[in-house]
Amino acid sequence: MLSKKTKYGLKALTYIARSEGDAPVQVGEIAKSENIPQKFLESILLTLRKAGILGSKKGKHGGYYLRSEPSEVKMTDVMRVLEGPIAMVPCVSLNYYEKCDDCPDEHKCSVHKLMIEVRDSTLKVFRNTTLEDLALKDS
Amino acid sequence: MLSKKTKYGLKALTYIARSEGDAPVQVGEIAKSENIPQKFLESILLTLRKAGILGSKKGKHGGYYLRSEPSEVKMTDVMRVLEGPIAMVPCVSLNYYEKCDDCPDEHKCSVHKLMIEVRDSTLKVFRNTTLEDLALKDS
DNA sequence: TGTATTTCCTATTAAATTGGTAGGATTAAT
DNA sequence: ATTAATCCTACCAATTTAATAGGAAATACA
Repeated sequence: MLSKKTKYGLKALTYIARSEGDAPVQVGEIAKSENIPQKFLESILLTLRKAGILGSKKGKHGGYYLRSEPSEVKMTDVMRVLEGPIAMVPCVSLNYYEKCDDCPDEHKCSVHKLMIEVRDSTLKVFRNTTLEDLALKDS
Repeated sequence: MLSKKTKYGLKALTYIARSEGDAPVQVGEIAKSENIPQKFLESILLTLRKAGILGSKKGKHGGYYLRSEPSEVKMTDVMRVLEGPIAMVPCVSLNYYEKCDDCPDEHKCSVHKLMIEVRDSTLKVFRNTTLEDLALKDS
C-alpha cells in the first residue's frame, strides 16, 4: 500500500507544479485545497525540502516552491524520498541493497527472481514519468 | 515492502513445486529447509489451502500439495491471496475498488494517474509469471 | 485399539510502523 | 512590534506484522 505520506506528498507537489507564478505556495493553502491535515503536510514538505526537491521561504509571504522545472522532477527521486526503496525486497534494491539472512543463495531464490522483474517494471514507469506528467490536468 | 508472509509463502510454494513425486510435503520439512518459523508457515499454508491453491492431507504422512500444475498457478492469484490487492491505492484496484474520501474527482487526481500505470506494469509481470517459472532452478 | 504424527483452529503478544497532534522556536514582511 | 509563515522536537493512538502457544481433529500404522 501507498502510504498517506507519499500520497499527500505527490498531491502537494502536483498542486505546486500547477500553481501559476513565482510566488511560493503556502502549506495552509495546499492543505485546505487537497484535504490534507496541515501539520502532517508540514512535515512532508519539510522532508521534500531537505531532499532538495522543494525550496522554501520563511516568514510572511513564505511558502514552498519547486527547485527545478516540473519536467525535471523524476518520479524515481520523489518516490524514493517519500516511500523509500522502490524494490519490494532489500535483496533486489539498487540503492539500499541488503542480503536476506534466511536465504543462502539469492541466485536460486524464486522470490528474488520475481521481485527483480517487479522492480524493473515499476522503475520503468517511474523513470519516464515526471512531475510535469502528473500536473497535466485531464487524466 | 513485501511482507514475510508473502515471501515465506512464495518460497514454500516453490519448494512444493520443485519436490518430486505425488507425496504431500510436510510443513516441518519446508520450514527447516527454507529457514521459516514452522508455526508461522503453518498459518500461511493454511490460507493458501483455503484459497484453493494448495490441498492438504491430515495425519501421519500428511502434508500439502498443489491443486494444479505449477504452470497453471498464476502469480496474480498467489499475490492477491498472500499480499492482498496488487494496486497500491484502493482507488485503482480492480478487485477491491474503493473511492478515496479526500479526492473529489479521481480523473483529475495525479496520484490516481500514476498508480494506474504502476498497477498495470506490475500486473503484466504477475500475469505472465507462473509457479513453474519460479521453480526453475537457476536464475 | 492405541499411539504417533500431522494438519487445523483460536487466542495472545511484542515490536514496529503509520498517521497523525502539540507546542513552540525561528525567520521575514510590513 | 506584530503578524504570518516555516522549522523542529517530541509525543501518542491505532493498526499491522510476525510471530508464539496450546490444543483439537484426523489419519496411518502397529
